[in-house]
Amino acid sequence: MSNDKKDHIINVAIELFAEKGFEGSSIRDLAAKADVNVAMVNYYFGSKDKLFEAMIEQKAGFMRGILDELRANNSLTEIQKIDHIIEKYVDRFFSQPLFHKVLQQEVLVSQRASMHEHVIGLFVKNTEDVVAIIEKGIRKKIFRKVDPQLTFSSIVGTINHVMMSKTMCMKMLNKDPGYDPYKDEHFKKRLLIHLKQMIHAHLLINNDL
Amino acid sequence: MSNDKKDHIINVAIELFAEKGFEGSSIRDLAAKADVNVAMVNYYFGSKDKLFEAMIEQKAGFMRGILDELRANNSLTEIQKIDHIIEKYVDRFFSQPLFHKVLQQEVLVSQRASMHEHVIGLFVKNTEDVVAIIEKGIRKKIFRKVDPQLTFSSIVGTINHVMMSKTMCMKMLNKDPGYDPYKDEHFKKRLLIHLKQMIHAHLLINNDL
DNA sequence: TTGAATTAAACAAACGTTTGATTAATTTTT
DNA sequence: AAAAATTAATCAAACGTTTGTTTAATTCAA
Repeated sequence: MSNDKKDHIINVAIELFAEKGFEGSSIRDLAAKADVNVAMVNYYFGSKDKLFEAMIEQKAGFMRGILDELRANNSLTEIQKIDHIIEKYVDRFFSQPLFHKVLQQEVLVSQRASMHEHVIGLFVKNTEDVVAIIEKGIRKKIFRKVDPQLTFSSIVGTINHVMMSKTMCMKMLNKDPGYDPYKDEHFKKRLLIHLKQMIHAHLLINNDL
Repeated sequence: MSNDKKDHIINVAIELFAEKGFEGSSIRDLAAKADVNVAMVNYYFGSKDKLFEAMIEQKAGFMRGILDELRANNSLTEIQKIDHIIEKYVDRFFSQPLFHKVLQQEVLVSQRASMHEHVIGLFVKNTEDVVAIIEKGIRKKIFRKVDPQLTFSSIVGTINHVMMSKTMCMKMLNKDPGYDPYKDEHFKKRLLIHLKQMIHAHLLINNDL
């Protein structure tokens, strides 16, 4: 079974779902855009729902490895770990902006219940790991007594918000049509600097700028 | 024409769209849930799309009045204005959590192009006002030289992220099923305190805690 | 009694999916 | 190595449902 073709269908599906949503995209649209026969989607994946599951399966869970490493790591300070997490999240969102729009949709709507729970489960797991790091920083009196869960919400929420809509992002930054913020290294760096500055100011007791 | 019934349909539609998305909800589902005949939606609103437009029309734009007031106001300091904005945003999201899920979907998906642009337009306008306040604070050397646009993204992004999914929110906070975070005054206060603390630490040069 | 409100029934179009036939590639047998 | 058998990939066409919407008849209220 040709994995190239399966991957191709998944990648085209990400583009389509990101733009029109899962329910808003028909298999016929997808087949046309991917230049395959309508029957091929069901032939390869079984159903539209299962295509979606295969897509999540393949692309999600990207942070697990990184967070597992960090938990085992004793040489990095807590703030270094947080910085590292911020960098990896921004990297990931900028390298897969459309997939993350699809993920956001899935968290937002609870139409396909089991997928919804699955995606949320992944996310909650990540939250627990990051919260643990922040709590350790607080115990060590390196961090202020912040709200660990909501601090992580601010990190992810900021990135999410910026990645929600290219149009919104462009207009917010007063850019011309045609400009793609997600392909702009300067903008990526700008987001990174903002997040680090804000989170440092928020977390660190001795924050020498 | 009975506005009560129109309002009733809109309110039921918000519940339905928030859960299943616009494309994922059928007029028959909506009619059943609202206990009206299928034809009534088209009778009152003309079409499913126009029902959606009426919904946005009625419920969105809630921040305009508040931001207009703040722009004319010379007695409040910039940080007081930012605090006020944070309070109003949190208030609004907690009083209309389902509608804001629908709004987020609309920003995320660009299926109904003109509505999409309209909603984004409202949001960009708000951004400009808040950015102007932050920039003034920077000029006055009360605020640090932060990134005004992304600072606002962090405020809205944090709230958005917490309001995205009740399930996620519950699990993140280790609450039992049945707990509704959006009806919990304590959680609302907790979010408010986190946001103010973080934004103060981020913005203020002399931030005496 | 007139106009608005409500209804069940019907509409064409679009949907996800299945089918059965055909071709291409691979494996097995001779 | 050639022929036969098997499997995989692809296709156009059709399936039964569901979709948003409209119609025409009926009920209700002023």
